[in-house]
Amino acid sequence: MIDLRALRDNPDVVRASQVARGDDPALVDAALDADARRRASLAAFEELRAEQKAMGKQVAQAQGEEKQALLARTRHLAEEVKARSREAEEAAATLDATLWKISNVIDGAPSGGEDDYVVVKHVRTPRDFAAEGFEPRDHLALGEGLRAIDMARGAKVSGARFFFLTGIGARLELAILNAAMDQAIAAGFTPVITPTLVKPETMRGTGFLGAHADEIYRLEKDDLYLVGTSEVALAGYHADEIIDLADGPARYAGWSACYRREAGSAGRDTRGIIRVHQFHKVEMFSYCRPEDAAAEHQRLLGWEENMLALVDLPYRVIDTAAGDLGSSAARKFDCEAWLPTQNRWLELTSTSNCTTFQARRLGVRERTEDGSTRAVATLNGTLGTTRWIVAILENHQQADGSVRVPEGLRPYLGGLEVLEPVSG
RNA sequence: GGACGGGUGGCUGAGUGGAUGAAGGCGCUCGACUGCUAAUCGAGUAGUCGCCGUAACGGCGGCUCACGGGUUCGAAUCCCGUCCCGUCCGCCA
Repeated sequence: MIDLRALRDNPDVVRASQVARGDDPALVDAALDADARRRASLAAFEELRAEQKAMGKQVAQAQGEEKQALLARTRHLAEEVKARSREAEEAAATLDATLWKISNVIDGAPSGGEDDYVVVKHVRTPRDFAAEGFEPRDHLALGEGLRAIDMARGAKVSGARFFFLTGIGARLELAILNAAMDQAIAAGFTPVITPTLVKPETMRGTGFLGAHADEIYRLEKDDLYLVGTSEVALAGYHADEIIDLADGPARYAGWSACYRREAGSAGRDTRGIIRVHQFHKVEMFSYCRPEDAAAEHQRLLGWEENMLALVDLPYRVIDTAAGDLGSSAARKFDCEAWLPTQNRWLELTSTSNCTTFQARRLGVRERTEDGSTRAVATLNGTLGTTRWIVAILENHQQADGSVRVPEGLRPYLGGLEVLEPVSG
């Protein structure tokens, strides 16, 4: 949720942000209008309510006929107070509903849609397989050769976009996630294994129930949602709390399964494990002071890049355009690894600065020097996912279908240097 | 799933219809005292919304005693529903 006071003071900034995202700028005026009506009705109610309370005290002291006379008057007043209270509540609800529809104000993100990202940099050069003299296999061909990925049985048991990781595939996923966890711990993050089912208010608070609500699995019978990332649970972790950030950001590394319906992506990435309904992820999550958020964002990006260095992948960093940010993010950087068999870049990490947007929705605040409270900033970023297997297999494959294990990952695979195909 | 008991401020814990946003204690902050610390004494110590106002500090009012509804002139207190916690029983791993 955006800051109502900021909206009052600088409505043009919010309008411009909405336009840059391709969202509706008229929501700003609807909110301002609702705010004015709310304040007017609130003042009317408060005045009457104060009068009612004052008379209540007189009633308590009065005796006999005097008391009866007072009671006759207060009875009427009570009805009036109730009516005004309803009006004020309705006006507040209207304002609230409008405010919740407005996306976070962008902060530095390029204008435009999905294709209007800005490439920040490239790191490491993709291999030239033609020069090496062989046609690269895609991750599924490699994964099947290694007996690491089993799509057919995934479909048999659970349906399309489900899979089994077996043998070295299972070990490889654990290696990635454990390496990510170790790096996070070394950087001072508190490791957390989170719930993957959350209540509606938690899901709503993180901003995932807006335009992309179709992406989320819902258990109707229990009124719970399956999270698409542990960000959801970690954002809710400190909901309705006043936290202490005097010693720096509160940083958590969440390990969880992630569930996505992929409702709008029929036909996209149907081969292999690039786009699936369930995977695992280690996610960084940081609560920090609003003025530190931009710097913290760069730090999260830095830790993501450290992980990509650990697995020795060529990648680029993009500054995502406004229209492709989630509703909560003010700015987002993605790291995309090269996918040689498709001649394209594949998102492996994504780090968002949600500024105070999520925290305001979830009621996460800090105490300031002068004793008041204010919303904190929240940020998140990926440290490792199941999808990384795709990039690792394809980029480190060898002509015979074996795969070189990047050195950084070897300690997590018992020193294994090469993954060998299984014959038969 | 059934039966009880309970949810009050940062914590603990009183309050069972009338000036109680809430006693007492703990903790914390400030001050006094003491070579220092401790102890002691004094003062202060929830959040939020609105109105007024300042250079700054502020003043007034509304709301909040798990959440939602109801009764009443008036609810932390009575009634109903929901959620959560505890104990016991049952059931299933």
